[in-house]
Amino acid sequence: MCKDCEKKTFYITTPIYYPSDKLHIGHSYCSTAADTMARFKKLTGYDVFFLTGTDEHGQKIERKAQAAGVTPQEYVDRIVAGIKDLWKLMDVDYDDFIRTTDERHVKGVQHWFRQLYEQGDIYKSEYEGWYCTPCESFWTELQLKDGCCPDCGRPVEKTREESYFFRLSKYQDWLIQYIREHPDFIQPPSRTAEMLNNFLLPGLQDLCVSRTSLKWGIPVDFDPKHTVYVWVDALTNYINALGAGTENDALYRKYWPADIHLVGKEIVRFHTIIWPIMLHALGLPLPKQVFGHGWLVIDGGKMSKSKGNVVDPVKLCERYTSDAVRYFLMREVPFGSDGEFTNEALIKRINSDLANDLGNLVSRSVAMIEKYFDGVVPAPAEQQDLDRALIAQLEALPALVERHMNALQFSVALSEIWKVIGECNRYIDQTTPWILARNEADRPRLGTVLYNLLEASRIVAVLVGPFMPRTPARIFEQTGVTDEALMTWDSVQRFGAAVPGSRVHKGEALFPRIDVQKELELLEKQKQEAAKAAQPEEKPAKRFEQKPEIAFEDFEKLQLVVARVLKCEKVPKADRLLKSTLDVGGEERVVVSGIAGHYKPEEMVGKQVVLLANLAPRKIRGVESRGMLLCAADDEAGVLRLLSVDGDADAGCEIG
RNA sequence: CGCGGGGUGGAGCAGUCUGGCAGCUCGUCGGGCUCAUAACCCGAAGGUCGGAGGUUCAAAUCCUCCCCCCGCAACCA
Repeated sequence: MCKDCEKKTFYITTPIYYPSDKLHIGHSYCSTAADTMARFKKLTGYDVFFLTGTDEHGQKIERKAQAAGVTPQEYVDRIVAGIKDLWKLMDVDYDDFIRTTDERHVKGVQHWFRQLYEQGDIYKSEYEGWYCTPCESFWTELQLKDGCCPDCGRPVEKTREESYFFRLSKYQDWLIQYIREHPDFIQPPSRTAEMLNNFLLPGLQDLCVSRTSLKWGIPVDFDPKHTVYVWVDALTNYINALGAGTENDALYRKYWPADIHLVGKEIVRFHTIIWPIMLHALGLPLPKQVFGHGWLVIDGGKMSKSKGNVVDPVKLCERYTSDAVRYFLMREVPFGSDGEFTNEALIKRINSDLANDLGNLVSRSVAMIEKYFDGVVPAPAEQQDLDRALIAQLEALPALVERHMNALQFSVALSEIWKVIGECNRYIDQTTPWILARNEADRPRLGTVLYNLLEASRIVAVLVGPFMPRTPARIFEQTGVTDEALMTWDSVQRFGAAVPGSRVHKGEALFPRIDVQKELELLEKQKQEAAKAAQPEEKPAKRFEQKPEIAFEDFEKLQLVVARVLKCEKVPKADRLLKSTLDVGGEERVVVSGIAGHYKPEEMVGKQVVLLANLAPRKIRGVESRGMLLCAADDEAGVLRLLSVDGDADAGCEIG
């Protein structure tokens, strides 16, 4: 509760997005939801604070910047500018935008880190391990293979990497109990079980919260060779933006704890395990709810740049208006589940819901007032049963919408509104105003019907505002509503506030119909062009990273031989593994490879392949693998192809 | 038996907790209307609710087993 204004407060956040690339429609989805919720709460009288931002540190950004030939800061500055443009375009009207490179955030992270360290919840430990100089990698005792590097098989040196650790383990029991006592904390409820069963109940390990190898990040202020590692950096944005822990913490005192952290399902884990424990350790209250929404999937799979199926929200908004895109995002998919994004579904929604149902309702209502009453809103006469039924539905609607909104059921709230819109269209058919217009005696009745329709449009306009911020003004313009008091939440609780005597103005169609066939063809063409255009830009950045030079003797250590696959089967309980029996020229060998996603066992049989024969044997999923099949692999592009020999070469033939 | 989610007319989904004539949107077909953005309204066709078994007067819904899809985890030498 805000003491100064007597309003209840509402604090909602989006995740801070990772600005390694332009954002896609999935990010728009989350931000639209947060913005819609924020607007709804404002409309219903809350004092709202809506935070979004960007998570700008880490190796990936460091690398991207390097590839682009700019500093990391320059790199993220450019992307962030694009993100802010996108939110402007989509009417995502945040109250604050925090960047993890902001001074206030850096100070905050250092402050919390130090506090946790001073009270003993973060401790310095020597992460003892083994270092493989050529691979520049650390390995634990367990990871080593015969005392050598599991990556390259070479000997390793014992070293210590100093790290800071956060005592997650200490708070695990407390958190389990907290989650059990607060069933609403993690939403939707199915996620609660997931977190408990997969992570909490098996037991938490202390979390490594610093790195010495990472440069692009926030230094630990009392030990600057350490950089604060991702989640301590990222998660605290939610309180740093409010000035928590500083002298200027009025916002923190006013808005914390957050009402909702809206997050994608992939990061629910960090927000419901690490974050609550950090807050609890710091003695701060926990957010009231973490809501994990689903993903927009395309062709049944995740969107990814390399698949070339990334949907650009800028293009869609420019073409269909941001209101239409926002409506689609909130209407099409039940919030919390995954949902399919297709151009066809988008266009169909725009046509049937926005153009045919809502747009046309306003259009025909206004047209009749122009035609039969010279554009002047008539006063209603006596309401009949038919009218009263419609009025009752309209008056029940706001509470219904509010109920679903409070459960973040955006799609359900919208479908309730659209039920009533459908009812209005039906009402027109039932009352047949064009017939009433023929008879002077029916004029009062005609006026009543048209007044009711106009008032219905007003109510719908108000309710639809949080979802489609630009649409209400356009409806008010056409229906002649000018008084701001008629645009409020209060004003739609009771039917009948619209003022007779106002002038309507038939304008352009609110949502013009789209020719589905033509549009789909056009979008398909655009998509292909975009995919083509993305190729050359993508290539140079994806060039392999040059490893340190090796001597010829190093190469000679590798024994590569031609082999033929005799038998092949799946390794049980391992999705990606195939176990192949090879003929290596008079010798049979079993090799396990992670290629099941790309080759079927039966198509492997008879294949001529290239085997790294003198690789140290290793047990994988209980099967000993003696060697490695060579493949060309690009994880990002989803490419994995076995190497073979050009022409005939007997099994066992050496390569070199 | 690692953890979840899902399988319902052509497409996408609701209904499952709390058993009771199987519902919505889109599409298809037929009709109506002419105020409207060829829109709107009415009607019809179309489903053995993934499979098998069980409980019950009654099962999409409860119980048991099985199959398939999708995430996460594991795994990728």
